[in-house]
Amino acid sequence: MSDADWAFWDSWMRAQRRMEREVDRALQQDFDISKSEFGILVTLRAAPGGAMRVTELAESLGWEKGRVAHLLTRMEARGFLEREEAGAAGRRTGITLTAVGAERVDRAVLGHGRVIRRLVLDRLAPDQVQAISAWSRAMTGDGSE
Amino acid sequence: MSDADWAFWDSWMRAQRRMEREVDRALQQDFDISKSEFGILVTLRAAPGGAMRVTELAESLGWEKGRVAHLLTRMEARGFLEREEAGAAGRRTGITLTAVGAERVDRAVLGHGRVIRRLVLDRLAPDQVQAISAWSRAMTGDGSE
DNA sequence: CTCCTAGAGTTGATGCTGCAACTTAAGAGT
DNA sequence: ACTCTTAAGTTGCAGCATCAACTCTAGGAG
Repeated sequence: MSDADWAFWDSWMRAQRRMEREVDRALQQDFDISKSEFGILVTLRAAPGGAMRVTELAESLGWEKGRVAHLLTRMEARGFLEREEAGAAGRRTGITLTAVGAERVDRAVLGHGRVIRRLVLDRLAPDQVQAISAWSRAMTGDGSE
Repeated sequence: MSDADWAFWDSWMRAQRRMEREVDRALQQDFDISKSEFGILVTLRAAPGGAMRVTELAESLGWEKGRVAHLLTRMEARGFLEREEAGAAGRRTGITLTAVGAERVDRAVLGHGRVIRRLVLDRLAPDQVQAISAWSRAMTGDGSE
């Protein structure tokens, strides 16, 4: 790691952090949900049958199930979704959006898209999009795991 | 936001998250410090007089002072640094690294640099470095604030 | 049928982050 | 000297992420 490498890394991390912070804050202010909650809502919204299991959600998002469970608890308390008991006690089979959750995500997708476009996409040149896109694919593709 | 835009954004965020997660975990396992602690330590290490104030630290890192204060509390408890009382009670003037803190950061800079190189830099093509570098500068330069 | 293992889901602990409120010190103005 | 304002620093709260431990179910081996 040369000094230039460190400077590059530092600059990148700062930019990333700043971008996430701004996008998060906008999502919070405009729709009163966090980026994680947004992810859950969007994934559930796109679910074929309208219901998903915790593990499916976690795998689809690439998150840990513990994290998903915690989020579901908070979101259920806020009335965005329901965990349906199936079979015996303690065994939940399906997570479904409530009308409130569905309405919220539908609005958020539109509004938040505009924010992302304004804060991020509009500031990216086409070749930058290309480069970042290629890197993203390489990174998520099989990243040394 | 077209579908392609959303796919780009989603892919980017996933890649970013994954990268940070891996880098963080490595830093935690190898040196038992978080990325934030690393930032504090490096900044303090580079301080001219060897001492900095909370606000200087916060501005230098681009963080909020509350965050810095919380981190300092934990790091002081772990013996990495000291907050020196100056003047009357409750008024702290200088934050200085302890020998333990200095030793830790010196080792971490080297070892962590290798991790970053391996996990990130080695996977970046030159044009990707260029694009990200340009974006980072644009983003941190004056990003709509 | 019984046991036992594997997986799903939850929960608790701990540390991190953002925000807001609070305390105290320093300085300006009169 | 006294007050008022401002800045520095701390603290508490709530949400978020990670990890590990735990419960319960289901399904198979014997």
